[in-house]
Amino acid sequence: MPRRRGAFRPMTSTQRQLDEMQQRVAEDSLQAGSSDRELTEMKRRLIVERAAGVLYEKGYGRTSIRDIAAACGMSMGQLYHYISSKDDILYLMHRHSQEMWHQHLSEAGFDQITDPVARLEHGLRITIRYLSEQRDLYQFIFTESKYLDREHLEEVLEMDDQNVVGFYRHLLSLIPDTRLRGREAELAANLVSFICMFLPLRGWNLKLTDSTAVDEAVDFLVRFIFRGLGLDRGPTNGEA
Amino acid sequence: MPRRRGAFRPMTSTQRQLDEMQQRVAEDSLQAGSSDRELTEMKRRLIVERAAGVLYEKGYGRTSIRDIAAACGMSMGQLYHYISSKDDILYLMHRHSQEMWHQHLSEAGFDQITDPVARLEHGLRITIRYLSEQRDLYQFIFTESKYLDREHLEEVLEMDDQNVVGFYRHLLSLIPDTRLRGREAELAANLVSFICMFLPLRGWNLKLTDSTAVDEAVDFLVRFIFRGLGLDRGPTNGEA
Amino acid sequence: MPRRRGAFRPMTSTQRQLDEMQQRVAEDSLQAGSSDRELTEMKRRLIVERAAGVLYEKGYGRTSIRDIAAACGMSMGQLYHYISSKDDILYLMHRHSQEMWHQHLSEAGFDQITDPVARLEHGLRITIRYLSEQRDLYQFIFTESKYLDREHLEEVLEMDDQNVVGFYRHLLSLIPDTRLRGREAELAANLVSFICMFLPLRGWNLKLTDSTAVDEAVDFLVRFIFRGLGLDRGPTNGEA
Amino acid sequence: MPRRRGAFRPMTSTQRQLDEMQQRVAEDSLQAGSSDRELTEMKRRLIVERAAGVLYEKGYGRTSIRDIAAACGMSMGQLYHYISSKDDILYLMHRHSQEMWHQHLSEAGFDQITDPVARLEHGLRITIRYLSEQRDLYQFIFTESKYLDREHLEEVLEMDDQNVVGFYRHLLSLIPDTRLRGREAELAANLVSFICMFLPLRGWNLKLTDSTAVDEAVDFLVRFIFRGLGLDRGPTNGEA
DNA sequence: GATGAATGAGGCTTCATTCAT
DNA sequence: AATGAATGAAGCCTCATTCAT
Repeated sequence: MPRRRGAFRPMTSTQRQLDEMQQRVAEDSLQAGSSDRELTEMKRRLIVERAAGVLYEKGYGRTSIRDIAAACGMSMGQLYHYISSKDDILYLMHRHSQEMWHQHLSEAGFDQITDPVARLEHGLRITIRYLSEQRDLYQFIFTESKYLDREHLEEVLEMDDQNVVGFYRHLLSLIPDTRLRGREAELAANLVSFICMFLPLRGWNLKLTDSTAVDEAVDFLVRFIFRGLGLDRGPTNGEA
Repeated sequence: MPRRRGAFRPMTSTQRQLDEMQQRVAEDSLQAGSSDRELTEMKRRLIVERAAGVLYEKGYGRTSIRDIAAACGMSMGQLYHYISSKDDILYLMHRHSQEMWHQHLSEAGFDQITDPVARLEHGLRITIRYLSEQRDLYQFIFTESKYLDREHLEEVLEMDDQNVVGFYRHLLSLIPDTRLRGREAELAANLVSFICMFLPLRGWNLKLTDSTAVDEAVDFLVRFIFRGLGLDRGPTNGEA
Repeated sequence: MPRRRGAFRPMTSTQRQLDEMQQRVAEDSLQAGSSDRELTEMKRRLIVERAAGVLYEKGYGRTSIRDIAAACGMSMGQLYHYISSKDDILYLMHRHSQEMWHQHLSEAGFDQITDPVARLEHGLRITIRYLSEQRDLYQFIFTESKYLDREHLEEVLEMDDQNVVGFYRHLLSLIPDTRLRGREAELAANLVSFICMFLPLRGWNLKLTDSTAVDEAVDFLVRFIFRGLGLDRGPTNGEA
Repeated sequence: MPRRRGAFRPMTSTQRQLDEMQQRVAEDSLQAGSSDRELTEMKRRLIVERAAGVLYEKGYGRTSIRDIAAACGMSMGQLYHYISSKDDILYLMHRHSQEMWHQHLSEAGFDQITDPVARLEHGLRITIRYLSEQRDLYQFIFTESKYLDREHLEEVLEMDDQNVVGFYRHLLSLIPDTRLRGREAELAANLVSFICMFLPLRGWNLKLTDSTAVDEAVDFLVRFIFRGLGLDRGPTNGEA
């Protein structure tokens, strides 16, 4: 696999998967049809991961395709094999951000929780902490999305509504105590998803220097949301 | 209410005032020194108001100085008499947005309220409704600020911290019931200022078509914040 | 006399003369014809003196008419009454530089010297020291002249040939020992005038920090020129 | 002879070499790494040569990047692949001018001369004649250098001091007769380098129409310098 | 007369995208 | 297939000069 520019880069999981993929492609190029699509998907993942650094640092508008290609260790030509325009990268990052979140929820054992209130509490806790850790990515996603062209934008908004807001919409619907109905349920789901973005978007204002400070902030936010929703009994065990 | 830069001047019909100003300048050019500064201030206000349209529509990055000059009915040269760079416009809009908010608070009778809890409630209610009405402006301010160059950015962040967060910081400090201290007080002030931006930033997701729907949303948000802060008794009695 | 921008500026001789001039004009405006020309001449002198600072600092190309008008304490309109274009200032500075030099020669007692060799020696000594003191002005003149438009340029070149080179041409012609004839005489006069510019043009390379260092450099140059011309016996008295 | 930057490469017909280079690149793109750098170097040389015409004629300040790109037969975009700013061209021309001079010295057999006095004499003779022939280039270099931004300017001044003044500094140090020490040695080296610029900078004043006239001028200057340095015996005997 | 706001062409520089090699 | 040189429109900003007041 050609990687042109010197510096060693620790292999991300995507990178490893990509290697295996290309290996497979080389060995068995008969199933080219499906492999091509997988390869493309893999390369796109690689692009998103590698492009992230420059994009966070300089912002979407100030980062050139040259910069991105360099950061990806690709030629511009190769880059354009996997994306159709610069905007495409923004779209891919959006998709990536949601995939990452879902993956993280899953890895954190969210799926094993069955009690609705506990699901909400842990969903929030995991999410808020995670978004805070990935502040760069989610801040980027939030502030740059609006520059997508109409086509990409609609896709992204729908994705957002289905996956993100939908997540909370569903969680809340399982908790009868809240008495949120109709428009209020919708407001609540949107508001909760919004508050989860508080740390990425406003975190720089607080000085969350160490892990404890982040923990406290997460606690505060979860308790705030629970109380706001009228679920004061929520995070009952211990910390309310 | 802390306001850092010079005397506030209510200004809804900038154009009219500008005309009067130029009239006055023509008639009485002896006080040229002070008029110059006022004229500049007036023109800047005009620029901010006129530029707003294009900026909201296309975004800061995609709007050229030529577009802005055209929208302001000025030549580029004239525009640069009143601003020193494109970033300057962003800065002026920031300042403008804060002045507008303070003016609106004032016009809505906020200053006459003395009870701390009532002040908080009405401060929130007025602010949230107002930000929702001026969705374009505040969404723009929020998402574009990060593109300011370092110098302007620092000024803006400080302005924000002093005027906006400071507003809530002060309001909350007057309510002993919340038991918010130190880091939690800081978190709370920041979070409340953040939640007030919910409608401008996420409002498109809800369908707030009529005034009633907005009222309901405002109510919901105020109640959510009060409960979140542990002030459940707040909005129910007294003057809501 | 209206001077608009604050800071006090010690009155140059030109300034004083200008005041008297305007006084006279006010008192006796009947002789307007000749006074007008004198006033213009005086104002131009003032412009040249006041503009010098900005011009040296930023260079001709990077200094705007606004800068110059500000430095002169004039409005742009007034400035354009006395000059016809930006280039005109360059021309005026050239003329000024020659007038200053002649005046300095005269003040330094050059006119009283009759012995040809002594005249040459002192002419050089006075000139080189003077040009070194006025390094900014003469460096500016030298490096910017070539940007004059054709009309001004020709005038300047002719002025230079007549006044500057002509000075040395004449001095050398009075010294029979040099045996410089025809083309060599012309070369010598030009070369000597060129070497006099050494300190303004290359002085930054040497570290002429104190007056003694400048003295030594002047001595060195005069002796170099004398020897170069074959006039080794020249600066006989003392310092050769 | 001190030369600070990389190996020197004689280059009269840049275009021809460039063609060969591109040919080679096409044929053998494996050594792309090193070829890239060579190609860049070559293109830069081409730019310097092609830009020279417009630059001499209009001056650096009055020549636009568009003019330069057109003169180079390139698009503006391509031009900016090889230079990083307009100032860069000035810097490249400076470097070019020194390389050309060194090359010319070498081609004229300067390196074979061992006797210090003869080295000085021939160094001067070759240099003065050469600078006279390349009047446009060296006049340009001399008068425009001051417009470089600080970074480039410092580099250029250091280059000048090391290569040009250093050349004479070294030559003079080999001739014990001159008795130049310390500050005088420094003055002398600077002055000699300055006098060598006489023909490019003041030549237009003399009418050096034919080769004989130039020869005479060169002779005159060399003799003047020798006498000035107190080396009267120099050019007369030996190999003049 | 005196002012300085206004013009708008033109300055330098960047960059998404293509396409010859 | 893969490359990256090339394009050239468009970006932000400046400024000599004019002219309405």
